[in-house]
Amino acid sequence: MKPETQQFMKFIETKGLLFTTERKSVAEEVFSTHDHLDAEEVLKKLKSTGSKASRATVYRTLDLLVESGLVEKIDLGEGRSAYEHTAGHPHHDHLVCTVCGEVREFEEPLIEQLQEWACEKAGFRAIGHSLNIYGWCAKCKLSVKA
Amino acid sequence: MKPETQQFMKFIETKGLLFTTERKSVAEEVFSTHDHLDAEEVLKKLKSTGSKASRATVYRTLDLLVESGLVEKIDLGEGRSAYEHTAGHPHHDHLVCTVCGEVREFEEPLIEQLQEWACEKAGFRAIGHSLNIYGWCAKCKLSVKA
DNA sequence: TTATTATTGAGATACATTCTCAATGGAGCG
DNA sequence: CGCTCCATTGAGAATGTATCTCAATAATAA
Ligand SMILES: [Mn+2]
Ligand SMILES: [Mn+2]
Ligand SMILES: [Zn+2]
Ligand SMILES: [Zn+2]
Repeated sequence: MKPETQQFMKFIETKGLLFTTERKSVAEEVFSTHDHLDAEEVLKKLKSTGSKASRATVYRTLDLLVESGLVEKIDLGEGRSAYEHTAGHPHHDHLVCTVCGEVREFEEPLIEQLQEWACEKAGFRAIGHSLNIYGWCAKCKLSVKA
Repeated sequence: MKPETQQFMKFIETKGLLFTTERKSVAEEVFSTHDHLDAEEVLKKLKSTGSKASRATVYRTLDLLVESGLVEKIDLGEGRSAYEHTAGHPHHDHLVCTVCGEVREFEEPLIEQLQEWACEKAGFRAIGHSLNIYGWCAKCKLSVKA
């Protein structure tokens, strides 16, 4: 069992909940990659590997994973949202290709700092934020030109 | 007729489309305020003022307004999106209060600049972006404490 | 006028997500 | 162990936003 799964188990038990096989399988699926997975993909992968977990349980467990702080839910625009685990994966924002759908990450610490200042100026207490840049990735830029 | 409505009429006609009363009434509703309106609000307002325009026409006309460049569609997270007109309203990003729903604007030119650099570094051609900061507005911060 | 084309509205459809509720099955107790 | 009790689950219904379909209507062109 991966250390992240261990941590999730601890979180679940500390909350007085049960660490069921369904919850475990959803967690392991999410922790198995650093890709940006949406709920439906998690469900499909689980089905293909024989784990049985319903759509409702997948959504419910993803919420728990987010609550545990081990997973972040990101909004990719147009109603799309995805999950990625945060272990060994510092905060970043996303470049979203509107042609091929690729999601690339970027870090810009100064942007984070400037956001904090903007909040201070407005007397706003930030809980989280979402920054997406939409456009053409390097690959699609070429193929559109060609 | 407001100058923005005039411009929209011009846009519509240049495209070879008809400037119908429905399209006019949707445009005037959007241009009547600088608030962040969602499609359903536009529809409701139109109904209350006696203008008849169906949901489908509201959505279709909002798309045209965005295409004209006179209106921007913004993504407020959780599937919410809103429209605001851009005339005399330079680009800005949003502080979204997760308690009362208030949407406050802020400008941070340096953030915009840093985004451009991030795109350059990644060979990414940006078309647009969305930056929302979620949290408690100044007012809700107080009432939560109290 | 008549033919052609654009626009509209009502409702159907799509889609992601949440909800409902009966069935399941651990956990704790005597 | 057997028996409650209650958390959990799954199937499908419901939700909310947005888009699509298509027949009726209105504008334009011939
Ligand atoms: Mn990421
Ligand atoms: Mn705004
Ligand atoms: Zn691409
Ligand atoms: Zn507030």
